[in-house]
Amino acid sequence: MIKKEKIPKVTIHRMAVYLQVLEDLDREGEDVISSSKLAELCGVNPSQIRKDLAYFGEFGVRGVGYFIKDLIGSIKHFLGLDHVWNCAIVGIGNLGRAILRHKGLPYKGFRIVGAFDCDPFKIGEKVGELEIICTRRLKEKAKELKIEIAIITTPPERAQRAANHIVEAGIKAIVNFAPARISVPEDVIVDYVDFSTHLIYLSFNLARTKGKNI
Amino acid sequence: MIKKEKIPKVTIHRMAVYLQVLEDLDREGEDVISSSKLAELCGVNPSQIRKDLAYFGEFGVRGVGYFIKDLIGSIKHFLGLDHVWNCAIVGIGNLGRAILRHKGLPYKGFRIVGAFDCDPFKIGEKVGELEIICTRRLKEKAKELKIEIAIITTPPERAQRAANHIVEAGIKAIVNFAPARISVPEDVIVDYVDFSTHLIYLSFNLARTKGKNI
DNA sequence: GACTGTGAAACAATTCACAGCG
DNA sequence: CGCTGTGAATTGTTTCACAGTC
Repeated sequence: MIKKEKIPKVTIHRMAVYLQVLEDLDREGEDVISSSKLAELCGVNPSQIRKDLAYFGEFGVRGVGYFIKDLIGSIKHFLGLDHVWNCAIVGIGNLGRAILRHKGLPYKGFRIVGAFDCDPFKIGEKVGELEIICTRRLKEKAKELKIEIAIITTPPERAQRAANHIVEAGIKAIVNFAPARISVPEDVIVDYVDFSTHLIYLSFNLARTKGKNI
Repeated sequence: MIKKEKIPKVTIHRMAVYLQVLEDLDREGEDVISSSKLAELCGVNPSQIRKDLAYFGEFGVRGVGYFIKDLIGSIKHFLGLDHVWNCAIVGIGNLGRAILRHKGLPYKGFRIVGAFDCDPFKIGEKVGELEIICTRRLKEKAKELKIEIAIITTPPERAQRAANHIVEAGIKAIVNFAPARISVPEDVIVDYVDFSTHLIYLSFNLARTKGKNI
Protein backbone atom coordinates (compact mmCIF):
# COMPACT_ATOMS: atom_id res chain seq x y z
CA MET A 1 0.00 0.00 0.00
CA ILE A 2 2.63 2.52 1.01
CA LYS A 3 5.24 3.04 -1.68
CA LYS A 4 8.90 2.98 -0.73
CA GLU A 5 9.90 6.20 -2.48
CA LYS A 6 10.87 9.10 -0.25
CA ILE A 7 8.01 11.53 0.13
CA PRO A 8 8.96 15.21 0.35
CA LYS A 9 8.02 17.10 3.46
CA VAL A 10 6.18 19.73 1.42
CA THR A 11 3.96 17.00 0.01
CA ILE A 12 2.82 16.06 3.49
CA HIS A 13 2.11 19.67 4.32
CA ARG A 14 0.10 20.06 1.12
CA MET A 15 -1.73 16.84 1.87
CA ALA A 16 -2.97 18.40 5.09
CA VAL A 17 -4.25 21.35 3.08
CA TYR A 18 -6.05 19.12 0.58
CA LEU A 19 -7.68 17.31 3.48
CA GLN A 20 -8.90 20.55 4.98
CA VAL A 21 -10.42 21.70 1.70
CA LEU A 22 -11.94 18.28 0.96
CA GLU A 23 -13.61 18.20 4.36
CA ASP A 24 -15.12 21.62 3.67
CA LEU A 25 -16.41 20.37 0.31
CA ASP A 26 -17.84 17.28 1.96
CA ARG A 27 -19.69 19.40 4.51
CA GLU A 28 -21.10 21.47 1.65
CA GLY A 29 -22.50 18.25 0.21
CA GLU A 30 -20.16 17.86 -2.78
CA ASP A 31 -19.51 14.31 -3.98
CA VAL A 32 -16.84 14.41 -6.67
CA ILE A 33 -14.00 16.80 -7.52
CA SER A 34 -11.41 17.03 -10.27
CA SER A 35 -7.76 17.76 -9.66
CA SER A 36 -8.11 21.13 -11.39
CA LYS A 37 -11.00 22.29 -9.22
CA LEU A 38 -9.26 21.13 -6.07
CA ALA A 39 -6.04 22.77 -7.24
CA GLU A 40 -7.80 26.08 -7.66
CA LEU A 41 -9.22 25.92 -4.14
CA CYS A 42 -5.82 25.04 -2.68
CA GLY A 43 -3.85 27.51 -4.76
CA VAL A 44 -1.61 24.94 -6.45
CA ASN A 45 -1.09 23.36 -9.87
CA PRO A 46 -3.41 20.46 -10.82
CA SER A 47 -0.60 18.07 -11.70
CA GLN A 48 0.93 18.79 -8.34
CA ILE A 49 -2.12 17.27 -6.72
CA ARG A 50 -2.04 14.24 -8.97
CA LYS A 51 1.67 13.73 -8.32
CA ASP A 52 1.24 14.16 -4.57
CA LEU A 53 -1.56 11.61 -4.47
CA ALA A 54 0.42 9.22 -6.67
CA TYR A 55 2.98 8.80 -3.89
CA PHE A 56 0.34 6.87 -2.00
CA GLY A 57 -1.64 5.07 -4.65
CA GLU A 58 -4.37 5.57 -7.24
CA PHE A 59 -7.49 7.18 -5.88
CA GLY A 60 -9.13 8.82 -8.87
CA VAL A 61 -11.41 7.70 -11.69
CA ARG A 62 -10.32 8.72 -15.19
CA GLY A 63 -12.79 10.97 -16.91
CA VAL A 64 -14.52 11.66 -13.59
CA GLY A 65 -12.27 12.85 -10.78
CA TYR A 66 -12.06 11.88 -7.12
CA PHE A 67 -14.89 10.79 -4.85
CA ILE A 68 -14.54 13.18 -1.97
CA LYS A 69 -15.55 10.90 0.92
CA ASP A 70 -13.29 8.10 -0.31
CA LEU A 71 -10.37 10.44 -0.83
CA ILE A 72 -10.74 11.91 2.66
CA GLY A 73 -10.66 8.39 4.06
CA SER A 74 -7.58 7.43 2.08
CA ILE A 75 -5.66 10.58 2.96
CA LYS A 76 -6.51 10.21 6.64
CA HIS A 77 -5.35 6.65 6.51
CA PHE A 78 -1.93 7.24 5.03
CA LEU A 79 -1.31 10.34 7.15
CA GLY A 80 -1.94 8.20 10.22
CA LEU A 81 -5.09 10.12 11.15
CA ASP A 82 -7.31 7.09 11.51
CA HIS A 83 -5.77 6.81 14.97
CA VAL A 84 -6.07 9.26 17.86
CA TRP A 85 -2.68 10.56 18.95
CA ASN A 86 -2.13 11.36 22.61
CA CYS A 87 -0.27 14.62 23.10
CA ALA A 88 1.32 16.46 26.00
CA ILE A 89 1.87 20.18 26.33
CA VAL A 90 5.05 21.23 28.08
CA GLY A 91 5.02 24.84 29.23
CA ILE A 92 1.67 26.28 30.29
CA GLY A 93 1.87 29.96 29.40
CA ASN A 94 -0.47 31.95 27.18
CA LEU A 95 0.12 29.82 24.12
CA GLY A 96 -0.01 26.52 25.99
CA ARG A 97 -3.37 27.50 27.48
CA ALA A 98 -4.70 28.61 24.09
CA ILE A 99 -3.84 25.21 22.63
CA LEU A 100 -5.35 23.38 25.60
CA ARG A 101 -8.59 25.30 25.15
CA HIS A 102 -8.61 24.84 21.39
CA LYS A 103 -11.70 22.87 20.40
CA GLY A 104 -10.62 21.77 16.93
CA LEU A 105 -7.77 19.40 17.78
CA PRO A 106 -9.64 16.36 19.12
CA TYR A 107 -11.75 16.34 15.99
CA LYS A 108 -8.60 16.25 13.89
CA GLY A 109 -7.24 13.24 15.72
CA PHE A 110 -5.07 14.82 18.40
CA ARG A 111 -6.05 14.57 22.05
CA ILE A 112 -4.18 16.49 24.70
CA VAL A 113 -3.87 14.23 27.70
CA GLY A 114 -1.21 15.94 29.78
CA ALA A 115 -0.21 19.49 30.77
CA PHE A 116 3.27 19.98 32.20
CA ASP A 117 5.14 22.94 33.66
CA CYS A 118 8.13 23.36 35.96
CA ASP A 119 6.76 26.39 37.84
CA PRO A 120 5.76 25.20 41.37
CA PHE A 121 3.09 27.91 41.54
CA LYS A 122 1.31 26.44 38.54
CA ILE A 123 1.48 22.78 39.54
CA GLY A 124 -1.90 21.46 40.62
CA GLU A 125 -3.80 24.26 38.87
CA LYS A 126 -6.60 23.07 36.60
CA VAL A 127 -6.80 24.13 32.96
CA GLY A 128 -10.02 22.81 31.50
CA GLU A 129 -10.09 19.07 32.28
CA LEU A 130 -6.42 18.77 33.05
CA GLU A 131 -4.31 19.42 36.09
CA ILE A 132 -0.85 20.87 35.56
CA ILE A 133 1.84 18.34 36.46
CA CYS A 134 5.52 18.94 37.24
CA THR A 135 7.68 18.46 34.15
CA ARG A 136 10.00 16.21 36.12
CA ARG A 137 7.18 13.66 36.27
CA LEU A 138 6.89 13.53 32.49
CA LYS A 139 8.67 10.20 32.16
CA GLU A 140 6.41 8.45 34.62
CA LYS A 141 3.25 10.06 33.18
CA ALA A 142 4.20 9.46 29.55
CA LYS A 143 3.87 5.70 30.08
CA GLU A 144 0.66 5.96 32.05
CA LEU A 145 -1.02 8.34 29.58
CA LYS A 146 0.53 6.73 26.48
CA ILE A 147 1.85 10.07 25.23
CA GLU A 148 3.18 9.90 21.67
CA ILE A 149 3.63 13.57 20.77
CA ALA A 150 4.97 16.45 22.86
CA ILE A 151 4.29 20.12 22.22
CA ILE A 152 6.84 22.56 23.62
CA THR A 153 5.39 25.95 24.54
CA THR A 154 7.96 27.07 27.08
CA PRO A 155 10.00 30.28 26.86
CA PRO A 156 13.03 29.79 24.57
CA GLU A 157 15.56 29.44 27.38
CA ARG A 158 13.69 26.47 28.79
CA ALA A 159 13.02 24.69 25.52
CA GLN A 160 16.12 22.51 25.62
CA ARG A 161 15.40 21.36 29.17
CA ALA A 162 11.84 20.51 28.15
CA ALA A 163 13.19 18.59 25.17
CA ASN A 164 15.51 16.63 27.45
CA HIS A 165 12.61 15.54 29.64
CA ILE A 166 10.62 14.58 26.55
CA VAL A 167 13.46 12.48 25.14
CA GLU A 168 14.00 10.90 28.58
CA ALA A 169 10.34 9.92 28.57
CA GLY A 170 10.81 8.03 25.31
CA ILE A 171 8.57 10.32 23.23
CA LYS A 172 9.67 10.34 19.59
CA ALA A 173 7.89 13.37 18.13
CA ILE A 174 8.01 17.04 19.12
CA VAL A 175 6.39 20.21 17.88
CA ASN A 176 8.48 23.09 19.17
CA PHE A 177 6.75 26.47 19.45
CA ALA A 178 9.59 28.02 21.42
CA PRO A 179 11.77 30.34 19.34
CA ALA A 180 14.89 28.30 19.99
CA ARG A 181 16.64 25.39 18.27
CA ILE A 182 16.72 22.20 20.30
CA SER A 183 18.97 19.21 19.92
CA VAL A 184 17.65 15.68 20.26
CA PRO A 185 18.75 12.18 19.18
CA GLU A 186 18.15 11.58 15.51
CA ASP A 187 15.35 9.09 15.97
CA VAL A 188 13.23 11.91 17.43
CA ILE A 189 11.35 14.03 14.87
CA VAL A 190 11.15 17.74 15.56
CA ASP A 191 8.97 20.19 13.70
CA TYR A 192 9.39 23.90 14.42
CA VAL A 193 6.52 26.35 14.45
CA ASP A 194 7.68 29.88 14.81
CA PHE A 195 5.15 32.54 14.57
CA SER A 196 7.61 35.41 14.22
CA THR A 197 9.25 33.67 11.27
CA HIS A 198 6.02 34.20 9.35
CA LEU A 199 5.79 37.84 10.32
CA ILE A 200 9.39 38.25 9.19
CA TYR A 201 8.52 36.77 5.82
CA LEU A 202 5.85 39.45 5.43
CA SER A 203 8.20 42.14 6.69
CA PHE A 204 10.73 41.19 4.02
CA ASN A 205 8.15 41.29 1.26
CA LEU A 206 6.64 44.56 2.38
CA ALA A 207 10.05 46.17 2.69
CA ARG A 208 10.89 44.97 -0.81
CA THR A 209 7.74 46.15 -2.55
CA LYS A 210 8.03 49.47 -0.74
CA GLY A 211 11.54 49.85 -2.11
CA LYS A 212 10.24 49.12 -5.60
CA ASN A 213 7.68 51.89 -4.96
CA ILE A 214 4.75 49.88 -6.25
CA MET B 1 22.42 46.81 -2.11
CA ILE B 2 19.53 44.45 -2.76
CA LYS B 3 20.22 42.08 -5.64
CA LYS B 4 17.56 41.58 -8.28
CA GLU B 5 17.61 37.78 -8.27
CA LYS B 6 14.52 36.05 -6.93
CA ILE B 7 15.08 34.90 -3.38
CA PRO B 8 13.45 31.60 -2.40
CA LYS B 9 10.92 31.64 0.38
CA VAL B 10 12.83 28.97 2.29
CA THR B 11 15.85 31.25 2.33
CA ILE B 12 13.84 33.94 4.11
CA HIS B 13 12.60 31.43 6.65
CA ARG B 14 16.14 30.21 7.26
CA MET B 15 17.32 33.79 7.56
CA ALA B 16 14.92 34.24 10.47
CA VAL B 17 16.45 31.17 12.09
CA TYR B 18 20.00 32.44 11.62
CA LEU B 19 18.95 35.72 13.21
CA GLN B 20 17.51 33.95 16.21
CA VAL B 21 20.66 31.93 16.75
CA LEU B 22 22.96 34.91 16.17
CA GLU B 23 21.08 36.96 18.75
CA ASP B 24 21.52 34.16 21.26
CA LEU B 25 25.25 34.06 20.50
CA ASP B 26 25.46 37.83 20.87
CA ARG B 27 23.79 37.66 24.27
CA GLU B 28 26.30 35.00 25.29
CA GLY B 29 29.06 37.49 24.43
CA GLU B 30 30.37 35.84 21.25
CA ASP B 31 31.93 38.16 18.68
CA VAL B 32 32.73 36.15 15.57
CA ILE B 33 31.33 32.96 14.03
CA SER B 34 32.15 30.84 11.00
CA SER B 35 29.56 29.49 8.60
CA SER B 36 30.28 25.95 9.76
CA LYS B 37 29.69 26.72 13.45
CA LEU B 38 26.54 28.62 12.68
CA ALA B 39 25.41 25.83 10.37
CA GLU B 40 25.80 23.30 13.14
CA LEU B 41 23.71 25.40 15.52
CA CYS B 42 20.99 25.86 12.91
CA GLY B 43 21.01 22.29 11.67
CA VAL B 44 21.91 23.13 8.06
CA ASN B 45 24.84 22.79 5.65
CA PRO B 46 27.58 25.49 5.85
CA SER B 47 27.45 26.37 2.17
CA GLN B 48 23.75 26.82 2.50
CA ILE B 49 24.39 29.67 4.90
CA ARG B 50 26.98 31.24 2.62
CA LYS B 51 24.66 30.95 -0.38
CA ASP B 52 21.72 32.38 1.54
CA LEU B 53 23.74 35.36 2.70
CA ALA B 54 25.13 35.86 -0.80
CA TYR B 55 21.66 36.78 -2.03
CA PHE B 56 21.97 39.98 -0.06
CA GLY B 57 25.65 40.89 -0.28
CA GLU B 58 29.02 40.07 1.22
CA PHE B 59 29.09 40.16 4.97
CA GLY B 60 31.95 37.88 5.96
CA VAL B 61 35.69 38.19 6.28
CA ARG B 62 37.75 35.46 4.57
CA GLY B 63 39.85 33.48 6.95
CA VAL B 64 37.84 34.81 9.88
CA GLY B 65 34.09 34.42 9.62
CA TYR B 66 31.24 36.81 10.37
CA PHE B 67 31.17 39.53 13.01
CA ILE B 68 28.02 38.68 14.87
CA LYS B 69 26.81 42.18 15.74
CA ASP B 70 27.36 43.42 12.18
CA LEU B 71 25.67 40.40 10.68
CA ILE B 72 22.63 40.80 12.94
CA GLY B 73 22.38 44.41 11.81
CA SER B 74 22.64 43.50 8.14
CA ILE B 75 20.11 40.69 8.34
CA LYS B 76 17.66 42.88 10.22
CA HIS B 77 18.10 45.54 7.61
CA PHE B 78 17.37 43.45 4.58
CA LEU B 79 14.52 41.59 6.25
CA GLY B 80 12.93 44.97 6.94
CA LEU B 81 13.30 44.59 10.70
CA ASP B 82 14.98 47.94 11.28
CA HIS B 83 11.45 49.32 11.19
CA VAL B 84 8.60 48.62 13.61
CA TRP B 85 5.61 47.09 11.84
CA ASN B 86 2.14 47.91 13.12
CA CYS B 87 -0.08 44.85 13.27
CA ALA B 88 -3.75 44.17 13.87
CA ILE B 89 -5.30 41.01 15.23
CA VAL B 90 -8.64 40.05 13.78
CA GLY B 91 -10.53 37.49 15.85
CA ILE B 92 -10.04 37.65 19.62
CA GLY B 93 -10.40 34.07 20.78
CA ASN B 94 -7.90 31.99 22.75
CA LEU B 95 -5.16 32.26 20.18
CA GLY B 96 -5.73 35.96 19.50
CA ARG B 97 -5.46 36.69 23.20
CA ALA B 98 -2.31 34.58 23.53
CA ILE B 99 -0.67 36.59 20.75
CA LEU B 100 -1.82 39.89 22.26
CA ARG B 101 -0.29 38.91 25.58
CA HIS B 102 2.91 37.62 24.04
CA LYS B 103 5.83 39.68 25.27
CA GLY B 104 8.39 38.78 22.61
CA LEU B 105 6.86 40.40 19.54
CA PRO B 106 7.54 44.09 20.16
CA TYR B 107 11.17 43.28 20.73
CA LYS B 108 11.28 41.57 17.34
CA GLY B 109 9.89 44.60 15.54
CA PHE B 110 6.16 43.85 15.51
CA ARG B 111 3.78 45.98 17.56
CA ILE B 112 0.15 45.04 17.88
CA VAL B 113 -1.85 48.23 17.72
CA GLY B 114 -5.36 46.99 17.09
CA ALA B 115 -7.64 44.15 18.25
CA PHE B 116 -10.74 43.45 16.18
CA ASP B 117 -13.67 41.08 16.52
CA CYS B 118 -17.20 40.97 15.15
CA ASP B 119 -18.83 39.60 18.31
CA PRO B 120 -20.86 42.46 19.88
CA PHE B 121 -20.33 40.93 23.34
CA LYS B 122 -16.58 41.32 23.01
CA ILE B 123 -16.51 44.84 21.60
CA GLY B 124 -15.29 47.35 24.16
CA GLU B 125 -13.63 44.69 26.31
CA LYS B 126 -10.01 45.44 27.22
CA VAL B 127 -7.23 42.94 26.51
CA GLY B 128 -4.03 44.30 27.98
CA GLU B 129 -3.62 47.85 26.66
CA LEU B 130 -6.07 47.45 23.81
CA GLU B 131 -9.81 47.71 23.53
CA ILE B 132 -11.56 45.30 21.17
CA ILE B 133 -13.01 47.14 18.17
CA CYS B 134 -15.71 46.00 15.74
CA THR B 135 -14.18 44.44 12.63
CA ARG B 136 -16.39 46.62 10.46
CA ARG B 137 -14.37 49.61 11.66
CA LEU B 138 -11.12 48.09 10.43
CA LYS B 139 -10.88 50.32 7.36
CA GLU B 140 -11.23 53.52 9.32
CA LYS B 141 -8.87 52.34 12.07
CA ALA B 142 -6.25 50.97 9.68
CA LYS B 143 -5.50 54.49 8.46
CA GLU B 144 -5.51 56.02 11.92
CA LEU B 145 -3.28 53.32 13.44
CA LYS B 146 -1.13 52.87 10.31
CA ILE B 147 -1.70 49.13 10.27
CA GLU B 148 0.55 47.30 7.80
CA ILE B 149 0.07 43.65 8.76
CA ALA B 150 -3.09 41.79 9.76
CA ILE B 151 -3.20 38.56 11.72
CA ILE B 152 -6.30 36.42 11.27
CA THR B 153 -7.21 34.33 14.33
CA THR B 154 -10.90 33.83 13.68
CA PRO B 155 -12.63 30.45 13.39
CA PRO B 156 -12.22 29.03 9.87
CA GLU B 157 -15.71 29.91 8.69
CA ARG B 158 -15.10 33.58 9.39
CA ALA B 159 -11.61 33.81 7.90
CA GLN B 160 -12.73 34.89 4.43
CA ARG B 161 -14.91 37.63 5.82
CA ALA B 162 -12.03 38.87 7.95
CA ALA B 163 -9.80 38.80 4.87
CA ASN B 164 -12.33 40.89 2.95
CA HIS B 165 -12.30 43.57 5.63
CA ILE B 166 -8.51 43.52 5.66
CA VAL B 167 -8.26 43.91 1.90
CA GLU B 168 -10.92 46.66 1.99
CA ALA B 169 -8.77 48.47 4.53
CA GLY B 170 -5.85 48.50 2.11
CA ILE B 171 -3.63 46.22 4.20
CA LYS B 172 -1.24 44.26 1.96
CA ALA B 173 0.06 41.49 4.23
CA ILE B 174 -1.79 38.78 6.14
CA VAL B 175 -0.79 35.95 8.45
CA ASN B 176 -3.68 33.52 8.52
CA PHE B 177 -3.92 31.23 11.56
CA ALA B 178 -7.40 30.05 10.68
CA PRO B 179 -7.46 26.54 9.20
CA ALA B 180 -9.05 27.74 5.97
CA ARG B 181 -7.79 28.97 2.60
CA ILE B 182 -8.62 32.58 1.85
CA SER B 183 -8.69 34.36 -1.48
CA VAL B 184 -7.35 37.87 -1.87
CA PRO B 185 -6.10 40.07 -4.74
CA GLU B 186 -2.65 39.09 -5.87
CA ASP B 187 -0.90 42.17 -4.54
CA VAL B 188 -1.75 40.99 -1.03
CA ILE B 189 0.74 38.55 0.51
CA VAL B 190 -0.69 35.74 2.61
CA ASP B 191 1.28 33.41 4.81
CA TYR B 192 -0.50 30.46 6.39
CA VAL B 193 0.30 29.15 9.85
CA ASP B 194 -1.53 26.01 10.64
CA PHE B 195 -0.73 24.29 13.79
CA SER B 196 -2.50 21.04 12.97
CA THR B 197 -0.49 20.74 9.75
CA HIS B 198 2.60 20.29 11.89
CA LEU B 199 0.95 17.69 14.08
CA ILE B 200 -0.12 15.87 10.94
CA TYR B 201 3.47 15.84 9.73
CA LEU B 202 4.45 14.09 12.97
CA SER B 203 1.48 11.75 12.71
CA PHE B 204 2.59 10.68 9.25
CA ASN B 205 6.14 10.03 10.36
CA LEU B 206 5.15 8.16 13.49
CA ALA B 207 2.69 6.02 11.55
CA ARG B 208 5.43 5.26 9.02
CA THR B 209 8.16 4.32 11.45
CA LYS B 210 5.66 2.21 13.39
CA GLY B 211 4.89 0.37 10.17
CA LYS B 212 8.60 -0.21 9.62
CA ASN B 213 8.68 -1.60 13.18
CA ILE B 214 11.81 0.29 14.18
C1' DG C 1 46.02 28.42 7.46
C1' DA C 2 41.30 29.40 7.74
C1' DC C 3 37.30 30.69 6.04
C1' DT C 4 34.41 33.20 2.60
C1' DG C 5 32.15 33.65 -1.96
C1' DT C 6 30.74 31.41 -6.05
C1' DG C 7 30.60 28.85 -10.45
C1' DA C 8 29.63 24.11 -11.62
C1' DA C 9 27.62 19.60 -10.46
C1' DA C 10 24.23 17.02 -8.26
C1' DC C 11 19.94 16.52 -6.58
C1' DA C 12 14.96 17.55 -5.86
C1' DA C 13 10.53 19.41 -6.94
C1' DT C 14 7.31 21.20 -10.24
C1' DT C 15 5.09 21.50 -14.52
C1' DC C 16 4.18 19.83 -19.07
C1' DA C 17 2.16 16.85 -22.29
C1' DC C 18 0.07 12.99 -23.55
C1' DA C 19 -1.13 8.00 -23.39
C1' DG C 20 -4.67 5.31 -21.27
C1' DC C 21 -9.00 4.58 -19.41
C1' DG C 22 -14.04 5.09 -17.81
C1' DC D 1 -14.86 13.45 -24.36
C1' DG D 2 -12.85 14.40 -19.80
C1' DC D 3 -9.94 13.51 -16.46
C1' DT D 4 -6.34 10.66 -14.17
C1' DG D 5 -1.66 8.84 -13.85
C1' DT D 6 2.98 9.32 -15.25
C1' DG D 7 7.47 9.66 -17.98
C1' DA D 8 10.02 13.50 -19.75
C1' DA D 9 11.34 18.32 -19.62
C1' DT D 10 11.92 22.14 -16.93
C1' DT D 11 12.78 24.78 -13.18
C1' DG D 12 14.56 25.39 -8.58
C1' DT D 13 17.56 24.27 -4.55
C1' DT D 14 21.38 22.26 -2.27
C1' DT D 15 25.93 20.70 -2.04
C1' DC D 16 30.59 20.42 -3.72
C1' DA D 17 34.98 22.07 -4.59
C1' DC D 18 38.16 25.40 -5.09
C1' DA D 19 39.94 30.11 -6.25
C1' DG D 20 40.47 34.32 -3.75
C1' DT D 21 41.44 36.95 0.38
C1' DC D 22 42.49 38.25 5.03
